[in-house]
Amino acid sequence: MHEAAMSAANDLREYLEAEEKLGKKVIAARVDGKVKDLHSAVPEGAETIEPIQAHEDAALAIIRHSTAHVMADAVQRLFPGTKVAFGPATEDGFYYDYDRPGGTFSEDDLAAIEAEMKKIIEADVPFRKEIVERDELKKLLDSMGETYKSEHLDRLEGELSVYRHGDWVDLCEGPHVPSTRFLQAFKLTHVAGAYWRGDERNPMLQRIYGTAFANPKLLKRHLKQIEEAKKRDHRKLGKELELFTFHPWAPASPFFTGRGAAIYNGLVDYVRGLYGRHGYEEIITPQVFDRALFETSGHLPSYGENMFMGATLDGIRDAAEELAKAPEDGPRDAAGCQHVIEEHVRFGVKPMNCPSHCLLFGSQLKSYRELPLRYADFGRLHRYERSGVTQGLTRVRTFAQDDGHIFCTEEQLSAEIGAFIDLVFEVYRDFDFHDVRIAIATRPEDRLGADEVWDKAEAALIAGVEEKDLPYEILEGEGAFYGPKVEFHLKDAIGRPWQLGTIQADFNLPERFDLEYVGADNERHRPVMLHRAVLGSVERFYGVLLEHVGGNFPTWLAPEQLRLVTVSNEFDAYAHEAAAELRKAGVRVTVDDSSERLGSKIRAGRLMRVPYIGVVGGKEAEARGLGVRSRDENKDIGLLTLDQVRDRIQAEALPPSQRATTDE
RNA sequence: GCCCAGGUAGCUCAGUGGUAGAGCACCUCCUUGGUAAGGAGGAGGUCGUGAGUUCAAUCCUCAUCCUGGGCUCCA
Repeated sequence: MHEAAMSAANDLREYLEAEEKLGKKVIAARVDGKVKDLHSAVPEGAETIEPIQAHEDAALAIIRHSTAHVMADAVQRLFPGTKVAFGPATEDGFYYDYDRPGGTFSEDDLAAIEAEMKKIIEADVPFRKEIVERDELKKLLDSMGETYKSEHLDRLEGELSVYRHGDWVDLCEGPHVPSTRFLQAFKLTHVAGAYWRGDERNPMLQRIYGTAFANPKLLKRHLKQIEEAKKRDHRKLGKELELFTFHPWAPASPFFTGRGAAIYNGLVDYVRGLYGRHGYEEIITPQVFDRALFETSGHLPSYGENMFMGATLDGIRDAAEELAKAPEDGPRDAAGCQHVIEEHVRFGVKPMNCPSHCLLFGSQLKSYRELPLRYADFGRLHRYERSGVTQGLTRVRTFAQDDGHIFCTEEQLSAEIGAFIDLVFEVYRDFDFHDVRIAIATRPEDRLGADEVWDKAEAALIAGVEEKDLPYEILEGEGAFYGPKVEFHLKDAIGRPWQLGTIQADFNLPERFDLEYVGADNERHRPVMLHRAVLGSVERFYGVLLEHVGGNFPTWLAPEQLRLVTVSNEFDAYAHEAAAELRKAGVRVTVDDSSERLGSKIRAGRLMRVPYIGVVGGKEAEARGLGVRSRDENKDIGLLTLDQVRDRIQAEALPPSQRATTDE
């Protein structure tokens, strides 16, 4: 259409200028859907060329990546000899990894780096792309001593390019903003260690994180959002609302208070309620097993690093006696000693319920008429998580899952997967979670079983999800060691995604435990096993939910649904009488009869996020009612009789999906 | 486990090489007040733990435990 203009223009900038589309805030161009630098040539035969404005979503990654380049430049100016590794834009900012000779960065260094970056930005240096020959580039990177970049180059194929701004040069695909002046709003946020190429066998680099936006206003808004999110961090709320606490003698293992446990049990009771309707039977299985169980299941070889193993004092004494005896073939080395000790560490604390469910399944001969057999178990699990990975309630060493294992035939598999997905979405709706992402995690490197078995299991899961017409992504190699997973992810207050629900197809454990059922043909057959959890870990779900609702648990989960506050102690007697009556009707009610002023008591109740506060004074005592304040409506809803209060709270005392939908 | 930063009263946080402070919470008393903080007084800490340097360590050094931010791993 604009062929004349295209051929006349030396680059996209000139073209856009001729078309009068080059505003001051245009940072790049989109050519037939591809993002290009403004200084790149107009491609032959291009059909559409549109400007990208700084405030557009597509611009954000460009701005951030360009800011990362400027940061790396600043770091190398301030800390000569520092090498650079990777520096991409991320979902909410950017980072660049460095190898600083003989040193690390601390957060105190950030201010100086930011100042240096501002100088570069003020100098308004243009970014330029250059296509380079491989050999030449290799020579360049080696001469600069950029060993990481040079190593990375060896893995790249196709056309190679570098970007320069001023004297600074980096192996990079781009695109970038036209010049540093476009980087008007950035902030370096924190430093962290990160392994080269994300592999813990590699050296640890220093990563500096930052974020950048099109303008200072957007940056400020982002920083404010982070502040707001911190206020609803479940660790902070858990302390403020007196829900749970920790002690160094049980690291990463929460203690739930009465209030906290009420919510916890509310979650478990909720799931129990579902089980009745979805054909599960709840079972109870042991906590500690002979290690033979975990050898059979494959946990010890594949998951042993994460297990708590135990011994009795007798066992330890036996081990000591054996070690004290000199073996005939010379003294033992460390590995030999370890072997002796391990032989006497007979017990494993279960990290998962599946092995014990296999034992229970196998304890009686099963008929095909009993399948699908759905076991549910809220058993406590313990996993030794490496220090440094634990976090609040979302990553702990002791937890319960709303765990279940479905034993079924291969033919029943897809129907079971489908029914489970429906169940997950029903549950998440009840908790008002709507942003659910589905991922399918495929076979990991360390796994049990033959590839054909994994083919079958993965195909079953993918078919189950596709049947529901749900979008999903594949996570290669992220499956459990015994089977692939469908994962259901929700985000916490600061946008970090967490895996909660999961369903996993497993053809391996039934084999290892030699599980069988008698089919209609009177022959023995191997069942398939599905591992599944809706909330996932109750602890993790609790944490994510706590942040999601900002501490304002719905009435059906609130540990204290109604708090009565007296206007003066004159009305204490009536308040206790009213509370007793409501309590009989199942309302969780408390009385604040302290001699504080009314305003102070209301404030205390609000801070504890009690859904309803009932004011008790002369009017209320006389009318045998309460002056009710609603947390969620954030107002005084007036004088209600005790019956009305009871009806209102009872109506909210069930999860949404279980409330009566019709009025009589 | 690895890199960085922390750990002072129940909570949130000041602070200093000469053995510690605030606000809230708690306890007692006064106050009985109608919708987000009434007043006064009191109690409470071997400054995470253990070593070291020093005449003297909460403060400096080292180790260790725990917590937080990341990496790796994971529900």
